[in-house]
Amino acid sequence: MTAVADAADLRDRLVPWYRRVARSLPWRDAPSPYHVLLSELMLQQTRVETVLPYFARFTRRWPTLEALAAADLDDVLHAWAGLGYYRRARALHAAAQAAVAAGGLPSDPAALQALPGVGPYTAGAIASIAFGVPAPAVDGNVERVVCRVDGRQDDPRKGPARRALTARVAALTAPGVASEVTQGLMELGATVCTPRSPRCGSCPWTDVCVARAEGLVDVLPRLPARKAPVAVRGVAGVLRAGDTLLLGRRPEGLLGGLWEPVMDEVTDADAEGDAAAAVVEVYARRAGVAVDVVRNAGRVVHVFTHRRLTLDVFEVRADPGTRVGGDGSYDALAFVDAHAPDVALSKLARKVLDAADGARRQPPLLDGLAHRDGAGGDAG
DNA sequence: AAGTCGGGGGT
DNA sequence: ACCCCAGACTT
Repeated sequence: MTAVADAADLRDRLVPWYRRVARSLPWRDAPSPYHVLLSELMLQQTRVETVLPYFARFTRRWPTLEALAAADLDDVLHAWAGLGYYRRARALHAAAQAAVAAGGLPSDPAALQALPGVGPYTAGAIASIAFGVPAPAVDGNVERVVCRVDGRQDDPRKGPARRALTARVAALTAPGVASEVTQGLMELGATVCTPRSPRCGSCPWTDVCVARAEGLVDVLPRLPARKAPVAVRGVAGVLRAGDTLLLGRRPEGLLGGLWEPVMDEVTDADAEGDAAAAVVEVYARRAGVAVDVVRNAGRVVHVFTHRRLTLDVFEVRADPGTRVGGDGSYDALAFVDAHAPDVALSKLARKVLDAADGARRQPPLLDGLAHRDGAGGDAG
């Protein structure tokens, strides 16, 4: 067996390495508690490259914690649209309001974790990065880096292993260099000790790494296999009235607070039978509108973490002046500008609208067929 | 402990 | 295809 490295040794290798190679990132170059809170919420389960344009947009529009706290939640959701995990946007807004009410962001990890959207990792990250408090911050990168350097073969997400991992990181995180240790661990995981094809030749820990010595780099950390997303079918209808478009706002939950063309999940039998009839039913139920199907606009496939949704998309029409209502399963229904909808749209909604636009730009060769055929073979 | 909650990039 | 990302929250 190979000996586990000393914490002080690891720290003394990590901090100078981090200072040398740290990427220039906006929340590093202009650090402030607000910037750290904003970046950390955005970075949850999200890559740095994805966050960059959103971080720039937010800081330009809401330069301070106070400005964000005073913003309308709808505007925050709109600015967040496309980033995913939309509960984070609500949490960010609520956390900003709570922090402003308390006179500013706290530096204590326990107080930070009391804020909405701030869990064990984010509390440690903000405390150490924004305030220099030596609190451990264990994210997916840190979990992988530490499992490898220590040669840990247990599941690092289960209770006892999790606590040991956190204690190990706490021993690494020392006063005076807390920010560099936290960011250095994550930088190491993001740029060198990557899930696949790690660059061990560029690692400051390579000659004290247990996984390296024992040939376990490729199998650590040992995480349980994740379940494949479940296949689900659905139908969507794009209803245009002049230069406007009918959209519904989803309630809290999946894509909560975002707007979309009227759609719903349907049974496999309905999807494979008469999808056009299904979309008529969905409109009657969810929007209270009697529609006719104009054309089949093909299929859209959208993959969520635990669901793979295949939507049959239709262009539909209704009598002018039709009033909307429905069963209340949408928070709101509204006609918006068809060319520049000024509301928060999910990526799924954009795909559906793009499919309808694409189908509309090329008039069907067999115009009457879409009506009789329903979900028939002319998709796509 | 297990399920929910987006979207995208790397391999 | 599959993995997994600067995770939190609910049940």
